[in-house]
Amino acid sequence: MAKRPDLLPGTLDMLILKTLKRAPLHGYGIALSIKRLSDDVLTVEEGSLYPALQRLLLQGWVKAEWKMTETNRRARFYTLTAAGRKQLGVELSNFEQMITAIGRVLQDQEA
Amino acid sequence: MAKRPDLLPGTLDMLILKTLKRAPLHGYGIALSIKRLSDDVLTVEEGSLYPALQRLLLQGWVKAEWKMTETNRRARFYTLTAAGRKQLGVELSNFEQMITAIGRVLQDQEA
DNA sequence: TCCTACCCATAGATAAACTATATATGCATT
DNA sequence: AATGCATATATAGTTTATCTATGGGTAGGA
Repeated sequence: MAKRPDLLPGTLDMLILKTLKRAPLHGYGIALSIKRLSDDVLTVEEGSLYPALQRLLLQGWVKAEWKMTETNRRARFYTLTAAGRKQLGVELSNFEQMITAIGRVLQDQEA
Repeated sequence: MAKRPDLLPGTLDMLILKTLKRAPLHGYGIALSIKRLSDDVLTVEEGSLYPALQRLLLQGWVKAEWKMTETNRRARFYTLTAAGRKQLGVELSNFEQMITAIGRVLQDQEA
């Protein structure tokens, strides 16, 4: 029985960047935000999340600093950089193009 | 410079099954059909296509037979099975759910 | 004290897709 | 007759993303 995937592969970085565009946030908060906004359809596993954040840091698309949360906990807050904002734009546009293209294939009713 | 991906990962099987729903077709024709319908946005590389077709065969979602094309060439024609038709339905529904969920995350504009 | 929610992180496995390569043929052009 | 191109299949090997599983640790409430 093939399990439903937690995510559409290739979209995680975009979702994280988009979430951070709203406001700086820590990893756990990012995962929660995506889960809630998506009505529990998208689940970001820790094993996907933290490696993704490392990638984004390495690319310079986000920066991180340790802070205290409102609930008095240590957490690493990620902030979108200028490069990250630009990258988000690129990924959004690629994604929309892909979705449109897939839509054309799926809607074809010929013959 | 990160290359634009040829496909949205996780969607290839669905695209192939959908293409075969129209009519039985050989691998090369499937790739061409997807490329054309998508206006060249989606490109199915041989190294993705043939392994995917093997997977689909193994799952029993398609069956294959060697035939001659209209242009007098040997080619392996793939046909959607009943199980394949069902699987296509599952994949379409998962995909739409994912896209809707991603849309909700991307459209969120809160403060 | 114990439990739960909060929080970070990585190692290892799995799976999908990509690159590169090999083979082969029908047809049109030179 | 040779050459080139579009057609057609296939696999080995690499890369990358995601998932599973696990480890650590803390604040606050019951």
